[in-house]
Amino acid sequence: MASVQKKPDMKERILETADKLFYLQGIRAIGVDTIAAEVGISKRTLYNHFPSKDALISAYLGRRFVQPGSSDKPPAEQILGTFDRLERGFASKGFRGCPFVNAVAELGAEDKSVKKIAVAFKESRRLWFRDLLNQLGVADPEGLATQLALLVDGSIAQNLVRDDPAMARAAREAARVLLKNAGVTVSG
Amino acid sequence: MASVQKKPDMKERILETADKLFYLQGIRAIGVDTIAAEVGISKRTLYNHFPSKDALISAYLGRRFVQPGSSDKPPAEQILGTFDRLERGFASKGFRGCPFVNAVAELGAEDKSVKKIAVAFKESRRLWFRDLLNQLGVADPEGLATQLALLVDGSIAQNLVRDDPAMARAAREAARVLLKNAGVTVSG
DNA sequence: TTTAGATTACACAGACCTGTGTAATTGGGC
DNA sequence: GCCCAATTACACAGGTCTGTGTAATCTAAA
Repeated sequence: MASVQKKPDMKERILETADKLFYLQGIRAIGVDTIAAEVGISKRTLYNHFPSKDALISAYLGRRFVQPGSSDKPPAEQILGTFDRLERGFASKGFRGCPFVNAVAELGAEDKSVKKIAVAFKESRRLWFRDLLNQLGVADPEGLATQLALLVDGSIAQNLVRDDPAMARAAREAARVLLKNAGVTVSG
Repeated sequence: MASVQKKPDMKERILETADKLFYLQGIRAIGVDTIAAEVGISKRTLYNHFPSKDALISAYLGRRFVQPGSSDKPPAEQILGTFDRLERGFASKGFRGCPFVNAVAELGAEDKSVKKIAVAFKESRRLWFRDLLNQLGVADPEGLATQLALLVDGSIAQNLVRDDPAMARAAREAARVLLKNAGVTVSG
C-alpha cells in the first residue's frame, strides 16, 4: 500500500486539509490542486465530494462555526475566560486572525453568502455574551455585549498584524473595567 | 482626442484607481489589466511607472498610511472624536474594513513587507492615543492606548462584516467608560 | 468470484494572471 | 517644423486557476 488509506470520511479529510490551508494561507491563495495533493488524493476525487471550490469554501466556514458551549462556571468568569482562551490561541503558532473576517476581506463585498455566515457567527458570540450579562443582571446587556464583542475582534485583528498575545491581555483588562463599571465585581 | 488626458501625475492617477479597486474588491481579486483599463491607459504605461504589481501594492499601502494630524482641541475630545470619524466612515458606502488588516489577511503570513507596514500603522495610531493620554495625565497611558486601539480595530472588523455604523458608537461608549475609569472626565 | 462504487491518472479546455517586446503614434517644448 | 519622451496597440510567453472527460484500477461487500 503506497498511500495510507484511513477510514474517516473522505469528505472530512478534505475539509480538514482545506481548513488548514485556507486559514493559514488564504482562500484565494490556495487552489484545489494544492488541497488534493496535500490530502493525497486526485483532484477528481475532491470534485466528487464538492461540486465547486465555492462549495468547499462554504463547508470550510460552516465547520468553523462552532457555537460557544455552555458552562456552569460563574458568568463573569466565563466572560473573562474568553480572553484567556484568546491569549492561548494567539500564542499558538497557527493563529492567523478570524477566519470569517478574513474571508469577507478577501472575497469582497459582492459575496453575500460568506458575509451572511460571518454575521451569524459574530452575532452568536455577541448573544452568548448577552445571555451571561443577563445572568449578572447588568443594566444594558445588549450594549455591553456589543462592546465585549468589539474587544474580542479588536484583539484578534491586532494580533493578526502584531503577533503579540499581549493584545488579549489588554482586551481582558478593558473587559474587566467595563464589567466593573456595570456593577459586576470581578476577582481576577 | 479619444481619451481624456488630464494633467495630474500619471503615477498618482494610477494609484488613485489602484486604491479604489484594491480596497473595494481585494488585492488578489484585481489584476493590473483591470487597473490600467479603469485608468484608461495601456498596461505598458502602468508598468512604466511601477515595476511590478508588488510595487503597486506597496505604494497603495504607503499612500493609505497617513499619520494622524495634531489638533489643539482637548485631548479627550480628540480621542472620542476618533470614534465619531469612524462612525461617519462606516456610514459611507465605500467602507470595507482596514486596508492593512485586509492586506495581511489576504496576502498571507509569508509577506513580511506588508506585515511591517501594517504593524507600523497600528503602532502609529496607538502612539497617537498614548500621547494624548499622557497630556491627560492618566496612570497607564501605554496600556490604555492599547485598549483604545483594540476598540478601534474591533469596531472596524465588526463593521466590515455587519455594515452597522452603530459599532462605532458602541466603541465610543466603551472608550468613554475606560477614560472615566482612568480619571478622565468626559462631557459628551 | 463477481460486481458496483469509489478512486485513480492524465489530458485538456478555457479563462485569467503577471510581465515583456516592439514598432507606431502622439504631443509639448525648442 | 522638429525632436524627444511618453504613451499606445498588440502580440505573446509562461504560469496558474477551476472544472470536466475518460478509461483504467482498486476495494469491499454479496
